[in-house]
Amino acid sequence: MNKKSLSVDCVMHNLLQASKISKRIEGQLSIHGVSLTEYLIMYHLNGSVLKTMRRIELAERVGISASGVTRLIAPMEKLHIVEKEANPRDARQSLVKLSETGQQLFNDCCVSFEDCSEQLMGNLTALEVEKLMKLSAKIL
Amino acid sequence: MNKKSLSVDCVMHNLLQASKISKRIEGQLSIHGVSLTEYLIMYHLNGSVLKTMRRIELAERVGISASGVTRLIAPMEKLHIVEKEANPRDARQSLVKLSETGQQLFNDCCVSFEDCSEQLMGNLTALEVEKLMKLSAKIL
DNA sequence: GATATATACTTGACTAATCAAATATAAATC
DNA sequence: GATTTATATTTGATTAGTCAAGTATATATC
Repeated sequence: MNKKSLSVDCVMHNLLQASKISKRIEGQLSIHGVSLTEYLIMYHLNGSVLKTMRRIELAERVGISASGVTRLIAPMEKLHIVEKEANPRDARQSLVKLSETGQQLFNDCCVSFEDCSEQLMGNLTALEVEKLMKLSAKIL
Repeated sequence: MNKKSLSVDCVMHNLLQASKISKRIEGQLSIHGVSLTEYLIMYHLNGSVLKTMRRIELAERVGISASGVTRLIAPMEKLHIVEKEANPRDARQSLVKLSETGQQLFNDCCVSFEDCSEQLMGNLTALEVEKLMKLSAKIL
């Protein structure tokens, strides 16, 4: 098979696989009443130094638009999962911080997410998972 | 790094990568006024023996719900890209057939899709693409 | 220091999808 | 052959996101 049709196959495969993975993960997270994108927000906040990030950076990390972040964060703020913070250096920014409540919720969800991820990768060795990521990272 | 956090990384990476890939492909397809899901419908119809498929099977292949297919097909039918066909053996079914117009549209889009896919895989050798697919296929 | 341009974010209008319920038909069971 | 159960599809209500335009502030340029 030539490179072109191989590439098409790979793209097709990748897209369908990702949709399957999200559905599986969403199923697990729904137990905690959390959507996948909400989890991703918490995941990235949790991974940042001060549990705080700018909305634009969140958007980029999660792979949605800036307005998507605005709409996603609003209900999370009402539930006190995240808090709004101002940046004294730049009044345009509206920083998002993972609250104590949010931290606890994330810790709970995290277990489900990790278990589910490990299940998904159950047929691969650690070495194969590494290889998979390395190859996938080469996609432009 | 242990298997669990490696698996999490891999899942995260996979999801973000897929969202990037879809956005790139959607950009190319939009030139033809076709969405990614519409393309996927045409792709699977084109690949089937009689250019004809059941809606449920289309849904499964494309990775959306049955009602998603209904809503997606409706406007495509108005534009005469696909045609509705009955199955004399089973009156419940409503088969979807790629029309002559649809075939031409698909051929046009196909070029863009193939070029874009090849670009995306530009940093990988054919062997690496194969390896990537093989590993990815092992995800449950 | 005024003006132009760029950046961060929000909002209104819209779209593509979902789920649950409804409808129609087929297949299995008694 | 009547009744139950399963399958294929559509529809109404809802949701999560998009884009384009608007607002506010910061940065660069003249």
